[in-house]
Amino acid sequence: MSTISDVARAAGVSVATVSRALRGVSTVNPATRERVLRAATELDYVASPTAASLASGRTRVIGIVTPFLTRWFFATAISAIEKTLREYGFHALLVDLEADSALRRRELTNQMLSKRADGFITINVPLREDELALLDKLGLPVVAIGNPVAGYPLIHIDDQATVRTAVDHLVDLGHSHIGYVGAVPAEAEHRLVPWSRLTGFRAVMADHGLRVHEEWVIPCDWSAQDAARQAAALFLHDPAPTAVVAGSDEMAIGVMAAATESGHRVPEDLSVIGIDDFVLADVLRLTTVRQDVVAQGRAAATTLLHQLLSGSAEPSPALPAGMTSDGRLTLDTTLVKRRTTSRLRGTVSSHPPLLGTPADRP
Amino acid sequence: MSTISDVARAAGVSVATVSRALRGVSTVNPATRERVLRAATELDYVASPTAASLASGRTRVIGIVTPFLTRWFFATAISAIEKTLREYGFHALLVDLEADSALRRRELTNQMLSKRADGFITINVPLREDELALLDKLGLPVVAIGNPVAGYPLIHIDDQATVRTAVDHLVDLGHSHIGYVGAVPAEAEHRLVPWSRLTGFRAVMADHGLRVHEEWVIPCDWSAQDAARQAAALFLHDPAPTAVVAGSDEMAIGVMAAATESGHRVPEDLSVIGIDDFVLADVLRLTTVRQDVVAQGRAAATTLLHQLLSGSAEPSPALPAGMTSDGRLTLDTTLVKRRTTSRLRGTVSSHPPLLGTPADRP
DNA sequence: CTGTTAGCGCCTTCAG
DNA sequence: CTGAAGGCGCTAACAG
Repeated sequence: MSTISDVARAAGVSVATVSRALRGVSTVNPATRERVLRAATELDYVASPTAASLASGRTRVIGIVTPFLTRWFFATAISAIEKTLREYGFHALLVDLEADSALRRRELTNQMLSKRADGFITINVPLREDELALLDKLGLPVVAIGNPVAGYPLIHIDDQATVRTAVDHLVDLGHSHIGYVGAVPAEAEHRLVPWSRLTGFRAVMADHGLRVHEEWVIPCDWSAQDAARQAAALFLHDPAPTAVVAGSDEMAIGVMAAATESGHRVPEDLSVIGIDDFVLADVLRLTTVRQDVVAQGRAAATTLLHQLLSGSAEPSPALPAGMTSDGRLTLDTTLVKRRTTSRLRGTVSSHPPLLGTPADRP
Repeated sequence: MSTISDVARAAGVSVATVSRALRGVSTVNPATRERVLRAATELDYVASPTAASLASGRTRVIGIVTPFLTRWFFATAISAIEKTLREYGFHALLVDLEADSALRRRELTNQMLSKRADGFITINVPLREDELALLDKLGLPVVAIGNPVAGYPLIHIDDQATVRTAVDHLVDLGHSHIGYVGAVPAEAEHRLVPWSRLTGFRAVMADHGLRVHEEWVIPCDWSAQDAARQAAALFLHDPAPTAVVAGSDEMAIGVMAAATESGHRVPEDLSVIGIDDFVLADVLRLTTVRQDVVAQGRAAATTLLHQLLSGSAEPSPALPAGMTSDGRLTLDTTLVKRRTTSRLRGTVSSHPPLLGTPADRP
């Protein structure tokens, strides 16, 4: 592994010049720059990031703080962030909070954040007071996705409007007995996304003059499995809902499973609509309200990079279009009609439903 | 941000002693160690990883080389690796190869690997000669998951045996017209996992004295969407298969979608079995051959850490149980019977099939 | 435009 | 068991 002085010697210049030439900062004579570049490639030289960091005080690393690594929303956002960061020569450091189904998670510590990154992106993580204080004390730029972090830019969708789109669609189809899966307890109010989808559901139902049957509001940890388990309760009541909004596509799949399990057809007996348009929604023919998670990840990364790089010699990305002056970017969501919703008591559709066959009863 | 000398001053010792006390290496007087620890916590001191790396030559970072960040297998493995690394105070650096559906990917460069990590874990990535040479030149430990990397330890499942389990199950149910989804072209032989599942399928069929209809062997980029698209061809032939093995659960879902789309019921008209037991398999009632990806990720991480830490003062993990002396660990896979497979021409099952309702035809 | 020279904060011999 | 001191490889003034 060659060092900067090897290159300097080979090119017949000083290490400072090598450093400047390789980073493209300040002005270096084109001829000498050329010589340096040639020497560097010949020696297969790569500057030590660790030494560069120590000397410059910048790591070119961004910490991604996330409760989950595998769930669709989080994995998709992380992937988009990582790709964007790399376009600017930055790297992603995973700070995995290891949440177990959104109830408990590891806490943010000075240990895990200190001196490791130039900034942080949080993905849907509500911070406690002391964690927020820690972040503030670090004095580094932060951008939040989904759940807001007080005092920092936020990239998100309008959860209430998203739920409204879902409910409106069901109402348009003639439904009035509408359930909701993905409820969280009142003390989880700090988990803003689940909370505002739930309260949004209630508000929209009220706007339509529709009654919310509390037995149709189903708590769930937001996994498909738990949704399948919990949604079974939906069919124990009389009247049962004719349609349900799920807080996420994964839960919507769980609801479809529960419906089938208890002998109900989707959408003939029960319309189901999700939120996300996750990777399998198309194949599973799930009607959903689409959000663009890749755009959210990209916007978060460019926002952070803008703060970090603007004013420096390097090219810095522009702030994402549509961001307000106080650093808020709310992305639109759109209804995607597929086959899990249908007109109330509608005739059997000409398309076969993908999920949900009634139990064969004697 | 306090430095090591702040702590040294506060504790009334030298920086060397602070360094030793905090890392727990060599012998430090319990009393002075106590004083150092106290001073460190009071000052909220965290050693600069970048300075420590520069001085020690070790980064405590492991690069995870992966073609995908969001697909189930990869995300699950990454999550498991990351958790294991952190138990030993190591961090994960994502090296995303950004494959576009397994056809093309970014190449490994000296730039992205050099001086950034103490070792690498590759997840299902076949290396070209020059990339392998680069890795060798780096002289760092490497562990491969899935696709082997010549000369390094390998954690994997027996793909041929796994496919055999799937085919055996279908044969047990009376099927002989069996298709396969997930074929790759002969020139993709280096992509060992898809390739050996495909050749395994052929071999096992031959063992059963069963003919493989080439029209039932469906190529696919291993995404659910493409599987749905390609598998439609399955139903254009006469005879059509009565059962199909999919190379992964995601593709199995695609096959189910295609079946439904063309008016076939699963499992009444077509049995479908996948490989993986991915997160939604249970809820979707998919019969599959399960592999434990978390165990694979964990095994890869402990293998690497063992190499890195054994011989040092730090505690090092044992090599995973079952690893051969030449560094090969083959994990078992198991059949998980659910509802997408059934006896050929069997009576309608008492359980409702979850996916797959026949087209309502006039 | 280029070279010289301090550090960046820590680890690691080497003495004591 | 502890302290002193020399780097690790690079960046960033500061001269020239």
